[in-house]
Order: sequence, then C-alpha cells, then structure tokens
Amino acid sequence: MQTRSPAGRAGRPRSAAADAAILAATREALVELGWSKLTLGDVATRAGVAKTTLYRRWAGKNELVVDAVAELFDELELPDRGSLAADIEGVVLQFAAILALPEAKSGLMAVVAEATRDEALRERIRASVVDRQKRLVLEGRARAQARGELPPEPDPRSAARTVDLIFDMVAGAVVHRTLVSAEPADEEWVRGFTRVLLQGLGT
Amino acid sequence: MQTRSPAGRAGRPRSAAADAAILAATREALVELGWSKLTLGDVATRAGVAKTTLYRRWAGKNELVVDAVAELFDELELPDRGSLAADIEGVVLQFAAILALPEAKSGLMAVVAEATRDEALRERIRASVVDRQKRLVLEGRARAQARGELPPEPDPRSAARTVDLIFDMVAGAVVHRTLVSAEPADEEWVRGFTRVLLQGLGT
Amino acid sequence: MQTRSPAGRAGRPRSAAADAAILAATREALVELGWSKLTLGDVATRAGVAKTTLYRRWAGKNELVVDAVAELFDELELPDRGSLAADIEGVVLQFAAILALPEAKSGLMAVVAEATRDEALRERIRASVVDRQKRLVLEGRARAQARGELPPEPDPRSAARTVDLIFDMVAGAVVHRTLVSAEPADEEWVRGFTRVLLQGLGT
Amino acid sequence: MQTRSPAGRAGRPRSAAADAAILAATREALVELGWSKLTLGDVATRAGVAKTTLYRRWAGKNELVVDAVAELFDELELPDRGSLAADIEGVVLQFAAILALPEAKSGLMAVVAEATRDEALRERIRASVVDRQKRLVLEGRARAQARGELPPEPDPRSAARTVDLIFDMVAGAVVHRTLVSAEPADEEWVRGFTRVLLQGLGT
DNA sequence: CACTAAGCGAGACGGTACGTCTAGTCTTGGC
DNA sequence: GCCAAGACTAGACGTACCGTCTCGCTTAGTG
Repeated sequence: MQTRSPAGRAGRPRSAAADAAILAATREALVELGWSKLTLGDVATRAGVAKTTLYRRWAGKNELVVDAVAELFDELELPDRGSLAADIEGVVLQFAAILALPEAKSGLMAVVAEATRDEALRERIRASVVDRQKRLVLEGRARAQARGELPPEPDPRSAARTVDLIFDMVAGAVVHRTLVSAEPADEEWVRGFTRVLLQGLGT
Repeated sequence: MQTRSPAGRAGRPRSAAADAAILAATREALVELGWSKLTLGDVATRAGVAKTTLYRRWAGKNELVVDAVAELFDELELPDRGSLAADIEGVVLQFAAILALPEAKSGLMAVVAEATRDEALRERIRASVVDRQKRLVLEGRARAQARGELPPEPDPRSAARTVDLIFDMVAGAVVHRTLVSAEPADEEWVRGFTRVLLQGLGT
Repeated sequence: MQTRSPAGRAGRPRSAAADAAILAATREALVELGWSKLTLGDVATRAGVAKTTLYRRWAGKNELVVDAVAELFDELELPDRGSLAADIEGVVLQFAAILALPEAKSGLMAVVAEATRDEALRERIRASVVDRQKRLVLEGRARAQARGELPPEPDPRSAARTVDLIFDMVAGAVVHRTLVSAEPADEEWVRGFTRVLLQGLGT
Repeated sequence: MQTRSPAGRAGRPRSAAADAAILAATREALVELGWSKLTLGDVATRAGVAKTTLYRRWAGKNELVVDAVAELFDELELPDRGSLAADIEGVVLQFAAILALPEAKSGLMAVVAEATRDEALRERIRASVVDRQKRLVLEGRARAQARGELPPEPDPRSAARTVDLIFDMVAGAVVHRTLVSAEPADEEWVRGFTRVLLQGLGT
C-alpha cells in the first residue's frame, strides 16, 4: 500500500501505526459525517496525527477513502452452502450487509462519482475493490462446475464476458436496491433476485 | 400600507427564464468541471444570474443537480420494436446513452452518494428520477401483455414487487457497467443482458 | 418636504405621515442597532413603508440619518438664567444630554466620519445641524452684551471668528468628553469647563 | 504522538512582516477609499496576504483601523520652544497636521462612532490612542512647572481632573474644527485657541 | 556513537468557495 | 400615478478547508 523504504534508505521510517489509525479514523468520520462533510483535518485530528503525515501517504480525500472502504470488502467470503443458489444467496447477503454500513454507503458511491472524471482513481477502485471481489464469482463458478451444476466453459473469452456481466448484475442490483430504491436487500429480495439470475443464466 | 396580498400574489414574480438558464448552466458546468469542482457561484455566473437568485430557488448543490440531471431522463421513451426483447434493448440503450453523458455520470452518482445521509434528498431523487422512469417498465409490461408475450398479472402486490426488482436490475446493471466497470453498455452487452433478464423472468 | 395630496383626486393619504414615520423608525433603529447595523430595509419595514418610498425621498443612509439626528438638536434652547456663565452652563448641559442619547451618539459621529470624504454630506450637516445651532452662541453673546457682561464687538470679521472658535471649543469638548473619554458631561464638569472658557475669553 | 509542546512553542510562527504590511495597506486603503468603502478583502490583497491571516490577528474592521490609525499618532512629540504657549502651539499644530491626513480623518471618527456601542472597542481606542498621547499634556505641565510658568499641583486628584479637561478641550476643539467645521486648524487659529486656553487656565 | 536524513505534531500561510446579507433597482398588481 | 411587496444584480461578509510551508523536535540506520 505504501512504499516500504525502497532499500536501506536513511532517515526515520514511517510509523506503521499511523496508517491503521488514519484508515480507522476515516471510517469513523464517514459514519459520523458522511463523505461531503468529512475533512482531512478532522481525520488527522481523530487519528492523533498531523495533516502533513496524512498528505505524505495519500494524495487526497478520494484515495484515502478508497483505501478505507476497500478494507471493508476484504472480509467477503464465498460460503459453502451445498448448492450454487444457496452459495450465491449467501454471498449476496454478505455484500448487502456491508453496503448497509454507513461508512461503505457514504464513501463508496462518492468515490465512484469522483472516478467518472479521474482515470487514476477509477483504476485504484478497480484494483482495490472490484477485481479483488471478482474472485468470488470465479470461485463460485468453479465450485458449481465441480458439483456438476454448471458445464465447463469451452471459450475463455466468452467466459470472461459472462463473469463481468454477472458481476455487474449482482453488484449493480444490490447497490441500486440499497442506495437508490433505499429498500433493504433482505433474504426475501435476495431469494427472488437469485432465482431470476440463475434462471437467466440457464441453469 | 396598501394591499395585503390576497394569497401570495404581491411583488415581482420570479423570472421563469432564470430557472431554465440555471439548470442549463448547471449541466454545462458538470460537463466541464464535474461534481466536485462545480461551484454555485460559477453556475450563477454562467447563467447570468446573481447567486441570491439561485439560492432563492434551490437549497444547495445537491437539489440543484438532481433537478438538472432529472431533465435528462425525461426524454427516455419506450420504442415499439415489435417484441418485448427488442423494446427492452431499445430502452436500455437509450438509458445507457444518457448515462454516458458526462453531465449525467458526474452528477447522478454524486447525488446518490449524498442521498445516503439525507432522507429528503433521497425522496427528491425518487420523485424526480426513479418514479418518473418506472413508467417505462409498466408500459413495457402492458404492451407485452397486449401482444400476448406475458400473461396478465393475477396478484397486484407481487406484480409491484416484480416491477421494482426489474427496475433495480436494469438500472443497477447499466449503472454499474458504465460507472464502476467503466465499460460501454453497447449493443452487444445490452443483447446479452436482455437475454439473461428475460430468460430469468421466465418468458 | 413632500407633496400634499390634491384634494379632488382619489387619495394619497400617506405622503406626509411617511416622512415622520421613516425618521422616527430611523432613530428607533439607531437606538437598537447602532449605525453600522442599521439597514434601510429594516427602517422601511419599521416605518411600514416600502424601500422604494424611502429611496424616493433620501439618497442613502447618510442623508437619512443626518435628517433623523438633526431633529434632535432643534429642541436646544438658550435658557435665561440671569448670567452669561449660567446661560452657557444651561445650554451645554442640554447639549450634553442630547449627545448622551444613543440615537445621537451612534448616528452623529458616523455621518461626520462619512462626511470627511463627501462634500455634499458635509454641507448638509453644516446646514442641518451646525449652523442651526450656532444661533445659540449669537443669542448668548447678544444677551450678555445687553446685560453689560460683554463689550460690543467692534470688528465684525473677528467677531465671526470668535463665534466659530467658541462653537468648536464647546461642541468639541463636549463631544470628546462624551464619546472619546466616555465620561459623563455632568454639572460639575460643565461648571469647570465653563469657568475655563469664560476666563479664557477675558470676561 | 511526538513531543508535547513545552508551552505554546510549536507550529509555524506568525510572520512579523505581515502585521506591518497589513497596517500599511489599511492606511493606504483608507486614503483611497475611506472607511465605508474599505473592505478587509481588499486590504488583504493590497498587503499580499490572505484574508484568513488578517482575521487571525484582528477581530474586524474596527480593531484593524484603530491599530492602523494609532500608529500615526505615535510620532507626536512635545517640542521645546521655550515657553508653555509656544510648546502647546507646536504640539497642537502637529496634531492638526495628522488629523488633516485623509487616513486619519476617515478612520478615526468612524471608529469613535462604532465605539459608542462597543465597550471593548472604546477601551482599545483609549489604550492605543488617547492614553498614549495624554503623556504630552503631562510632559508639558511638568516642563512648565520646571520653568516656573505653572505652580506645582497641590492636590493630585484635581490635577488629574485638569489633565482630562485640557485633553478633552484640546483634542475636541481641533477635531471639531477639522472634521465638523471642516476648516484648517492653521497657525492663526491655533494661536487664538491657545491664548484662550492658557488664559482660561489662569496662567 | 555521533551524524544525519526522513519523519513527526503543531499551526500559520495563500487560496477558494461557502451561504448570508445589504445596497440600490426594477417589476408586478391594487387602489 | 403612487404605493407595498418582493425579485433582481452586484458584491462584501466572516468561516471553513484545502494543500503547502515552516518550525523545533524525534528517531533509526550508517558511516
């Protein structure tokens, strides 16, 4: 995440504790204030750190929040519930639970909005959040194929396209349900959604 | 001491032209600057209007941008292409085209992000954007039922649930594809998505 | 100051009343808010008059306040207490009492300050306030000469110079005592001041 | 995380140059614009300083102008011209010369006007301007006593009262002559005034 | 084991935008 | 035609953050 001194460079090393304190303070501030009222000065104060220290490590609010939010999604896991449908339902519910957290809601959409005009930020989001969770789709398909619920993919190109489509559909639907429609993505809704998705994919 | 206004009639009326100029200037500024660098002072200047005039009509940046962006979606129409699949593909492509506009991209996600902490704003978005476009789903279903592609809905409650689910899935997938995955929602993608959706819905 | 309503036509009943109401409202606002926080909009509201009406009659805050304050000084009178010293003490005490009013304090010095850069305003102050009260000095001298306390003035030019000097010394000392030193110009102080003044003038 | 600051030592120190630049810019702006059109933003720009820097050091326009004007009076000196009358004439002429400066005229009366409603400001004026110049009266009396022109003061209480009275009379008369009557306090006038004053004081 | 380069907390700095306020003008409709 | 009501342009207000820049100090590694 940060440069570990590129070799045996001289000088005082950066405090590792500071990084963690800053990211935690960022999430705390997101909960209390939301994206637009979050200020880096306030984050620094909460973390017990000077503003300079914060700017030495992150270029700005956007990058900081991406990192703070990305950590939240790392705890997602594909549960083994015995069937593809049940596995999907499980992971979608986990995803919905994270999105229901105020620190995720407030921060995620805001950085996505910023990313519409900032290629580097878009890349950072993709690397820190999107691609890291696409593994779940891949694992799910592999497990379903092992179970015989899905046939092996003959064409790797179209296989990748399908992964992207599924990811857009799952993440998009949950996000839209949660943030725009502002209705909970609860078990009943997830069941209905999963049914449509799997039937649509031809299983 | 003259007339006591019979019912809010007295005084110079608000300029109707100003409203249109302000919303147009807002979209122009969104294109050039994006959400985060858009300032109300700049919008006022572009619109040839004083800042006070702007604040007299809108409470802040959020409300202004919701109105400015909402107008973009009013041009959506359900085309009659002869089949349900073709109709959906048509309207989804229109939706994707609007979302590809920088003024929509920049503004929409940002206000959604703000809305996570602002119930009134969420309601405004729902009223100005979401509910106004839900008509497309309803029209599409009615037309498909007239054509005999879909059976009439027996239970109105579950019918409403299905409309909501479809809306979340369509809007969510297109938004996620466009803004998060940052890939174009082109004809090929729309065809694939529509196939999965319709097959999932059991038609 | 304003036109009287021509009797035959459908009426303008408020013209004359408005002037008085506005000047009274101005003094009231001076008391409550002081010069710097007094606004013409507020004065208009207090007077039950539209801002337009106010601007039709006065060019701005300065002119309005000069007129409002000038009225206060019109009640000054030279009392006949039997001796020059007693007459002076009496009128100086009256002057001090007016200057102790918040509406006079706040307004007078402020317009004098403005007048340092505005010849027309300076002239208006001179006409409305200074010259109108210089009569007191003239009357006092005439009365003292009638009493034989002062010799008749041989040279009218030097007589005018003396009047001006006395006026500057009296008004200046009372104003400075009241506003800058912020001590009351009470009977004891006035007695001391008058003694020095008269002795200085060689009586 | 690091050093506990020993006692208000930490942080970047305030720029000493900024203070001088701001006060000079204030006087410059007073000359060009006068009190009422002077804006703190403009002063900051002239001083090559950010508005925040200005507000960090002064509470507002009033306090700033008091300090800016007070410096003007610091150059007053009691000249030694050999006699009490000549000394007084000398210092009054100096005082009149300063009051003739547009930056003094514009600013001084305005802050005095403001001070009528602001005890703290009145105190600041007294401390920065009035009391600092009262020394001139004290020095003048001491010198005159040394010369034998004045008897030693037996009662310190009445001595203080006399100093205050003299100060009010001198400052008041010059200010009134200069700002209200708007006539120059030239040598001739000063000579006449001084004669009356000294004769009044019984010398 | 002293040097020294980078890190650190604190807080002042030049900027920019905020949302509010007031000035002075203009535009309605009612009397 | 004059009035009250109130919208209009213009621009200053004082505040809040931004991201940068001193300060005086701390802290490892290396020389």
